[in-house]
Amino acid sequence: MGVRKAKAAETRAALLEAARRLFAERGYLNTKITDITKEAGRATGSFYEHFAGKEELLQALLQGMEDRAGELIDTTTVHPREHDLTDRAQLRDHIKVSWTVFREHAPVVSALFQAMVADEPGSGRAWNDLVGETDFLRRHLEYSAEQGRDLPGEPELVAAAIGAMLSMLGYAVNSARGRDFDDEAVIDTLTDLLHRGLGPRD
Amino acid sequence: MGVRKAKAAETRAALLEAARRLFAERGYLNTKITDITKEAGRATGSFYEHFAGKEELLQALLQGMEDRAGELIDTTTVHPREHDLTDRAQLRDHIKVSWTVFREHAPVVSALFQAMVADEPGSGRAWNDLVGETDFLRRHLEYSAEQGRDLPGEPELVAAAIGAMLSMLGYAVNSARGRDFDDEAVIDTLTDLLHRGLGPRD
DNA sequence: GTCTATATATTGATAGAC
DNA sequence: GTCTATCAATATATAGAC
Repeated sequence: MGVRKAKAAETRAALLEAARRLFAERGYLNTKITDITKEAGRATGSFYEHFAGKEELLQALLQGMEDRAGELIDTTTVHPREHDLTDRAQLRDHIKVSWTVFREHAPVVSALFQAMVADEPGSGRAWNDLVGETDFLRRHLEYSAEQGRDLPGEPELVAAAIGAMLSMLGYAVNSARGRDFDDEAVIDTLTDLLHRGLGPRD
Repeated sequence: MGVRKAKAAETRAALLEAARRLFAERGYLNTKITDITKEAGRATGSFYEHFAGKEELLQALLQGMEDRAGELIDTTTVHPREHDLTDRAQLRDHIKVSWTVFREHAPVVSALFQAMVADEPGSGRAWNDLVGETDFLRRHLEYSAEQGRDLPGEPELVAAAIGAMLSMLGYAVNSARGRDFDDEAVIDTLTDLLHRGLGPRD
């Protein structure tokens, strides 16, 4: 890689890092492009040499997050559908992974959440995103149903409900500064709440 | 009431109604004050004779909704805490009320949701709002705990988790136009999911 | 109280020199 | 590629006539 390309990569990285900081501080929606360039110590015009807009930068941040998350959030690749979410240990693993991603990548996840909600309600983005993010849960639940488990409802709806709980609660908890949460306790609570809910009826 | 005051009330009502329509169509965040006045057939300047800003208008819409909801969402008044949410019928009643409010007052509820998320994450508004809206659930859960029920976790956290599921799923479902949901089926699914979750361990 | 007209402030985005 | 300078488009809010 030449010197010029290295410098360009440096600027790009500086913009990404500055954006991440600002998203955490004042949120995605309240962060302006000029704020990002100022925070990164670059000129306004330089921004557009790397990103078409704020949305594209967010996608780049997401990409970087997924790269690092690696094996953790394996939702799209070869994640086997033969997981039984009515099994407490397997359910807890899934919740722990989701919760950990929320907590360790709070700036990016929160920004995605804000971007999703900011869209016009009529666009259906909220529902589509929710269904998309919980697709792997749905497949697990369908597998469980095939194994004879009695689920509380349609797999897609149940998966969306679980995803809604996790994402909204994660966003709220990430926003609650000054208050410290015991992550393991939260994971246990959510696991218990959902495990029994997914289990057999009385 | 004099003629002048009547005309003023008429303008105020027109602004509120126009805002509700636009919030439903393009969302709270994407609706500008000039959009509202144009939709209401009034001049821009008239807006500020009735509301200090968009946020205040939203609060007025919320007030009107609470007035009409009347006995339904009785969270602040004399709602008795002696409800046992581990009882399926009582749990279902609560979920049904929440869900019905979401569906019947979608423009206002969705707008509140957007306003909450749009705030700076560091403000803690998301967590505070969630805790505030689920305060009555928390009190019910504390009552159930006193009755010897074994809850999956701290009442405040469990209540927040339930509220998160309901509000996020409600927002997503309201955004999913073109897809029709069977509200009773959704209520049943959520009831089952949470009822068993709140019940005794295996 | 409502209107028209406008001031003020932001923001996204681009042009052109270096 | 990065910078400075600036345009164009909004959006909030106010002033003053009616």
